[in-house]
Amino acid sequence: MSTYRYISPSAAKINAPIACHNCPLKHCCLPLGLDRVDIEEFEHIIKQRKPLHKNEYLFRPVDPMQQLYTVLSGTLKHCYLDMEGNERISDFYLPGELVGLDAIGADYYRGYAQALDTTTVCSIPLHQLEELAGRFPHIRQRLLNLLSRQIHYSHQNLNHSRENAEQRLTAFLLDLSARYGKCGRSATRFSLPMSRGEIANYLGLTGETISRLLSRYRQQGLIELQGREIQLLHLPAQAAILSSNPLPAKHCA
Amino acid sequence: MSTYRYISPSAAKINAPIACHNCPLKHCCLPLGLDRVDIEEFEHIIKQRKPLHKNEYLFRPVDPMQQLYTVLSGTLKHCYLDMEGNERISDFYLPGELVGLDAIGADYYRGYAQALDTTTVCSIPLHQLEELAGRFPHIRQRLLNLLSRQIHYSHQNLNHSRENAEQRLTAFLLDLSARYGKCGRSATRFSLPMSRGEIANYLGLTGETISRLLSRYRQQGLIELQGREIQLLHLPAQAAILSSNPLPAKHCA
DNA sequence: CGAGGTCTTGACCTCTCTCAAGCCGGGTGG
DNA sequence: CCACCCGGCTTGAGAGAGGTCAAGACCTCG
Repeated sequence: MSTYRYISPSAAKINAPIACHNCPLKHCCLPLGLDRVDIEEFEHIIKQRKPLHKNEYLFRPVDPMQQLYTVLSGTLKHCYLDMEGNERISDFYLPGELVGLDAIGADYYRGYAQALDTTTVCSIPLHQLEELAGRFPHIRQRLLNLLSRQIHYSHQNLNHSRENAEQRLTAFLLDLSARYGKCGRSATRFSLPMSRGEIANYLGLTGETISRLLSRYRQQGLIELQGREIQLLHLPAQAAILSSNPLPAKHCA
Repeated sequence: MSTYRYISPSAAKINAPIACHNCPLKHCCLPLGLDRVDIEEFEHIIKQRKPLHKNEYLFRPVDPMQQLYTVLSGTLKHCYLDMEGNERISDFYLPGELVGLDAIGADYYRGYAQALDTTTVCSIPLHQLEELAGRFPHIRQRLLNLLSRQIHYSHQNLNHSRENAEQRLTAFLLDLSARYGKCGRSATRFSLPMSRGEIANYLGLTGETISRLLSRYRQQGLIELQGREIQLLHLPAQAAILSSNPLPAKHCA
């Protein structure tokens, strides 16, 4: 599945230190922007976990919050349960992305993280990370920046509730595209790791609407689509959708 | 206006250190949970700014990002501009709340913050705060926790796009109520510092819808309303609205 | 090959937006 | 002190985007 599995599961030394400085994801993961000395500190505390199979949980709300995770290969979805017990997907995590940032300082995780396909993660003990952040200014800054970026990212996505279905889906596809590009994969051709229903759940729409929109995009020649394999054929046209059909600006000074 | 102005504007020693340990907001502001020693460190770096008048900007995207701010009295709105130049309100800030967390590590602020009424803030130089976070583990933890909580808060509000208008508005009112309660004011009776249009903008609805819903709530006896003065008469009933009318859970495993 | 889940497509309905008209309240100027 | 004005608020009627329900195609896996 994942063409970018860093260490094949069978060969993985589970729980053995990983050489971040050798990792293909070092330019889009926690160590981004840090120098060799700082990265070596990470290598002392980070451990690789054995691969999760599809649908397995990385953590649930009953698990004590003691680790952050980064995705090494595969994909995770992160969900909360709403008051009726419905799943509400709050995030998808691709390789190089940090999981658990919303639960720092909490006793337990605030939601659950589930593998969408075979997924490997590295675990980062939070206490040790905080301790590193105390001793190494660059690590401290990197951590604060990551958290801050995540807030900004959430703010951007908060816009969802103001966009129509077409804009939400397009923004989603372009976001995925950019993130795949960032971790070294094709930004125009990839396999959607999640179902239509999961995309819909994440975007606050229904699976039917996602289906209809994707069909229309295909008819318009914007994308090619075969099941979950998607190819973005005309990114500029997609980007233009984001600024069309604006909601009125009446109530905006 | 604000019955909780800590230092009256005329008497304020602008740019003089403020005694956090004497501040009425110390239990809901940055120093929450810290001991006297740590709080004293804050007092060395925090400065009070002169009050902003209604509609004045605290910062804009052209301003170098060098400070965080906490609201001492009054209210701010924080906005981004979308691709058409429309205002998109991402947050309202009440007394004791930290502004600027989404721009840590960025060169400039990512949006603008504007006073909704006469508003006083304390400024916190980011570099000095990061330095404190290095030396004092409790301050470091407090800062990380604050950022993490903000991510979680944004995630919760991401639900907006999945809720109907009634649920969004109710959640908004209950959230405001809780936040007013937290900073020592009445949780059931307060003055909305923002217009209907601004509430709508924040929630991804229209001013008309807000108006209609508030009118209906009043007719149902859930609230009392006089202009922007609102009284929540039956919190449990309001809370029940949040779990009614659920969107279907079909696509949720 | 069959079962179960996912995806697609159609028809209908509901919620919220849109557009419009009128109201209210605060501020300004005569 | 009153008349006027302006922005914000309220309320109504109609339209449209997306949800709902349903049927059938497709795909995967045992």
